[in-house]
Amino acid sequence: MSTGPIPPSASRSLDRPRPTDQSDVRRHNAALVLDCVDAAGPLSRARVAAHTGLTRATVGTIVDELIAAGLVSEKGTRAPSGVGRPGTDLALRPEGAGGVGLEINVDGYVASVVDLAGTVRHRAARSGDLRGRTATAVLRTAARLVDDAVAAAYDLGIPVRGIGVAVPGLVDLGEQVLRLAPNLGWTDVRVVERLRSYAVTTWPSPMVLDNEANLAALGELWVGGHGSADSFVLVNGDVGVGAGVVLDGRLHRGTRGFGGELGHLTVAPDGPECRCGARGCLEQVAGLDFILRQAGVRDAPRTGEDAVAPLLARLARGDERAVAAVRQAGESLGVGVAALVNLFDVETVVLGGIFAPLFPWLDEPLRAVVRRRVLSAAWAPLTVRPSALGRDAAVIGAAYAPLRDLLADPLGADASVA
Amino acid sequence: MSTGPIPPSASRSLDRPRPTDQSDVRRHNAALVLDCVDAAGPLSRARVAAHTGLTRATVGTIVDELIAAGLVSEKGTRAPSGVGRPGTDLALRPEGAGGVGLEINVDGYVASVVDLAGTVRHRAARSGDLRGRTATAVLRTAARLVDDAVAAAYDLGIPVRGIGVAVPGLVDLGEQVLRLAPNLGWTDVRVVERLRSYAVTTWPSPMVLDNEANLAALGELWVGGHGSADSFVLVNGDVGVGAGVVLDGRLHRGTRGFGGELGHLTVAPDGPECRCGARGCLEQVAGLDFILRQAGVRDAPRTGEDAVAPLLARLARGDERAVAAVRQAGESLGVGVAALVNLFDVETVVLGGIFAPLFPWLDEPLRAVVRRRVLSAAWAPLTVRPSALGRDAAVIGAAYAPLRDLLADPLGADASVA
DNA sequence: TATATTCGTTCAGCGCCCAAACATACTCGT
DNA sequence: ACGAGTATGTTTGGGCGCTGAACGAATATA
Repeated sequence: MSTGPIPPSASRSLDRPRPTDQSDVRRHNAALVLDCVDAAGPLSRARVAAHTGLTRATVGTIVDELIAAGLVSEKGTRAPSGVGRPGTDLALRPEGAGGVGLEINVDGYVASVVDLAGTVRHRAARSGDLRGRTATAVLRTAARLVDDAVAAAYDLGIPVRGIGVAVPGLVDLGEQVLRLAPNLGWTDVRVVERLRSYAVTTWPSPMVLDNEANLAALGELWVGGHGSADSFVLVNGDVGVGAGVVLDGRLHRGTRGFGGELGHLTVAPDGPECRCGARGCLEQVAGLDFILRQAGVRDAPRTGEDAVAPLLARLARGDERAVAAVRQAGESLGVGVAALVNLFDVETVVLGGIFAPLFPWLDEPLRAVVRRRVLSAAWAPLTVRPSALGRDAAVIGAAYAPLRDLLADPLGADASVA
Repeated sequence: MSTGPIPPSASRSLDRPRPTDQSDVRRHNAALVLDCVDAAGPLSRARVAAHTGLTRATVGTIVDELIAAGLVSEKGTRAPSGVGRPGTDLALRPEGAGGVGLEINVDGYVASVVDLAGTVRHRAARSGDLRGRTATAVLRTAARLVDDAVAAAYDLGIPVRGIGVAVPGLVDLGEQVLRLAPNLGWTDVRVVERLRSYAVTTWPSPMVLDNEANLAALGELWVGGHGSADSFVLVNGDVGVGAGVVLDGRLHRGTRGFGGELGHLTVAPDGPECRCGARGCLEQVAGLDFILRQAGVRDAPRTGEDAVAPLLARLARGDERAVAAVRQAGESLGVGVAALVNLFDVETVVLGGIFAPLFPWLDEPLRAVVRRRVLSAAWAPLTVRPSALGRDAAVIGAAYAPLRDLLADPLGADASVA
């Protein structure tokens, strides 16, 4: 939930050490106040002061500015609940700011508008196999979706603070280039630049580009409602199996943006050969292909969430072969999760992608394996739960990314309209 | 090398968000200046200003205070190397502060004094099997070593800023209690409190207690001289195999202080049964016991670095059985390292403990396995190297821990003598 | 010797937080 | 009904730390 002394910027992290001055103090304390109002529900100024440790005077001036910026609103006098002058409650103003998210995937794209409270206010999707289509064709259509989303936000009266784009591949964060997207067959596509050039309406300035797994993990972190769990691993299942590692509220992308390749952990050395060259990779014995094959499901698309629909039907009616297949996948997954837990000691594992709907059948075998393999299982009970955001985690994370920057620096830019 | 905007305190990390005021600005900038002087060698005030982005005026006042605190010294006028008035060079004063470290292990204890530059200025060790001995007996003797170290620091004119204690077991950082040390047979020992009560001389106030693997990783990070690598994994070999994970200059202890249990990663499902209950754990096929057994070495102690001496002798003369044993361990280790790299995308792996002296024989088979199993191996070359600090990594990390706190807040406490 | 250049210091100015005092609004007791 | 008590929100003076510009100092160049 809360990070270090000064909340690090989500997208642009200048790791070069910078000098600090009073304006940073203001920035930090403004973020602190806003976070307090956001997290601890409606509160009076005095309670915010007590909660943050700031003076009432300081909170007063900061709140004034936050109200002027449209991020916080006074909810009128609270019903007097004791002696003394009752305070005026402050609350986050959800429509005070919003973000637009775009996810480009192999089986279609989605765009959405998310407000400051993390609520999805607009959503538009196009399905269809994108493999083999040129970047130009895809991005042109995607830009139309973003246009619509920006317009929808305008109609809702929500000022858009930025646009996040999630893509299935390796991303150069600094240059904002999609270096490699194997499933799309793209290399070195300047996604942000190209999208902008196809824009019809005027788009707000900050745009961020990131890998979809990363943004999905961030989405879970930011709006997934984990309560206090700021360390978790999001295990995403599809044809491949990936993981987004969040420790102490920080996503770990790895030194070069690789990482999270849970799928190629060795689980069964005598298992089938993997496309990576090794044997017994987790994704060979827990990925979508394996499950469908084992379960005897043949009449299904080979990717995406639609692929599990027929499987779910069989599971629901108790098809033994299907149940056994998923159980076996759950056990394999347990080996991977056990490794994660042994290495990171995370207390929460979130199952996303196709694993989310399969959770009821995966849960028990997975836990059993983890219990057997994790040294500290007795002391540190592991929470395993399905993704709260489901398939939309990445879009939501993308849309919310600019809002995180805003929350970290609420008074940095100009104010906004009502 | 450099972390986020405000360097987080190493030992006590108050994760509750705090308000910030001008004193934090000062703290941060003082740390920035000191870090600049430390890292970028002797520099004039003006160059420090240019390098940090602060004003010359600000740097001037901060440097005055750092000199008053004894942490920085003027090295006289530099040889004029161009037009304009030459600047007076500033340098870190190594004897401006020091830390005392104590490591308690199964096969003895070590105490040392480390100065601000990371140089070991005093070292005293006692060998001997500590298993089964009572905490009281051990801690009483250990306190004597610390007494000596404190006295030695005094004789050297180095003001001691704190004492770090490394123990082989599970530590409660907040309560400073050693919860469980299986190899020593201890439970719930208030190490810091007890040590203090046995002290003869006066010990400086901050004492920190941590797991030896964690402190070894921090030692490598702080004084191991990695250059710019602030993300790495320290793989420590002994009877067990542990890992210290450092990402972006931050050590990850895990939610509850477990974690880094690389030894119980599954490597060979059909392998021997492990004491943890599972089969094929890494430490069963790469740990000290396995290597010695496989190599046919019987006349050796069962733990510590002494245990590898006879093995090293055989390796040096090309004993085939020994070479094969280590090679096999290297391959198993490669599987574990590959998993680490896949999950974290670290670019550096440091081999410590018994793996450090065995590095020349482990390196090649380990790399081969990693190359085969890691997806991104082609793009992201992995650096594997032996620990720079060797067996003393944990003591050095322990001794340096208080100094990290000092570097993060150089003007927090009182000044010191010359 | 005069000028340009760089270094280090000094001095107002400003922004921010804090502490304390003040005005406000409501409850409680008589 | 009315004052005492309590909690909220605002105003004011003070301190601290950074900035920017100006100034003396030390050296190279013309």
